[in-house]
Amino acid sequence: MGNKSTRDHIVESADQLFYQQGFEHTSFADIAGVVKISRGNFYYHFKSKDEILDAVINLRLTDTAKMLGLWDGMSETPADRIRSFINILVTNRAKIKQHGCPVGTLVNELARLDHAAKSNASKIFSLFRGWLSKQFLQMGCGGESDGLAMHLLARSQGVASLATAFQDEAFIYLEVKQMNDWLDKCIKAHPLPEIQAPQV
Amino acid sequence: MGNKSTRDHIVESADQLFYQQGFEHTSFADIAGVVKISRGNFYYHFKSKDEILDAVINLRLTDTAKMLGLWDGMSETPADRIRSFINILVTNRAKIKQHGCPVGTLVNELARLDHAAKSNASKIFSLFRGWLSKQFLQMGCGGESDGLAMHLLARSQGVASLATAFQDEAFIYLEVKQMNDWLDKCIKAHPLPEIQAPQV
DNA sequence: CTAAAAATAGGACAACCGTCCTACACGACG
DNA sequence: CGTCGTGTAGGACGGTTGTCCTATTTTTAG
Repeated sequence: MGNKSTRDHIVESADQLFYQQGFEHTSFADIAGVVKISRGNFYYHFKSKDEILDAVINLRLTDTAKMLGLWDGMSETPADRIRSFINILVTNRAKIKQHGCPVGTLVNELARLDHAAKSNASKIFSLFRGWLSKQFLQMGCGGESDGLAMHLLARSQGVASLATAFQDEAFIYLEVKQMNDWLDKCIKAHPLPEIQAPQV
Repeated sequence: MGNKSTRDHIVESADQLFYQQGFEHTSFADIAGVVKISRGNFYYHFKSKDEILDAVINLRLTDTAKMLGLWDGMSETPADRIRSFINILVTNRAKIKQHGCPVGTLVNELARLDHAAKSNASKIFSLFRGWLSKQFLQMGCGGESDGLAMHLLARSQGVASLATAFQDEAFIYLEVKQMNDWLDKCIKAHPLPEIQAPQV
């Protein structure tokens, strides 16, 4: 019951290693060392390394969807939900400083290798994009919503990238504050007519 | 005279390949195939792959410094010089869409591999950072200059990252326009007292 | 308890990696 | 002509990679 299957162990360990070391730089021996499994036994669970990658991507997809669902239930206003997104930069600042954004690094690595799973990996980005877009739409941003979602996604990626390059956590705090300020401006620019207080 | 040395050929080819395929994914055989040189002969010019990496980083450092110097001589106002920086996103949009930002991808790959040259590579970022900071300072942004430089650098990185992930050149144009608008606001927020037109 | 099935261990394999070594080509200079 | 230094070619080397195969153990089902 509480026992995770070996397969799940493999996928979770590969997930972490792919994040910390990259997909290509992670070998079967590395994963086997963590899971404490024989190298040969791998091919009982997965036919190839790419199959493990697919499983990892699917895990991240479901985990992400789960997290977004959680945020949906946690906050009342769409703006607060967007703030949940912005704040993962602060929450994961230590790991981001070391290894960058889990999503961005994987997608960009696969794009560079021209790997078959690259489009699959970018679906994780699409998940965030669609979710953010939905929140902006609920805020009343209309046709600009998708653009705003992409904008916020891009800024997050940029912050993660530079925090890694310069080994700078303080920069994350600085930019997160700016993003929150930017969001405040968005709110003021789009007063929600349907939620306005009823006129006496 | 016009003849490039074999060593230069190697460095330039490695530079391109490192950009297109990544450092780790580029083998000696790959470089040898482009330069049309024997694999063994490599070690007459470089003692190790890391030495080639150092040479590539140094090449990029000097090339970048050269470009920044060119921009210094090209534009009259610091704001125009910053616009030169912003516009490389548009100029290189096709390559960025395919392989991402040459600087960011290398720095992040080396950071992830925990490679010895990672700090060396991030000097390229520092070059841009210092140069941008100088421009903002000349614009009268004072103590905020470095923060503004980092902010612009981060946004560029984010745009490049998402343009690659989503294979979207149009997004580059969109964000470049926003960055230029943002710069306009910076100009208005910091009227240069010392360059104001002389009062009759 | 026994037989089938699921899971694991360990190693063989061909290919590739970065590294290194030795032999050869070639022009310069005496 | 011969010698020397520079540059090149080609292959050997030990190690690692992803993949695959075959025994052996462990678990399950009748």
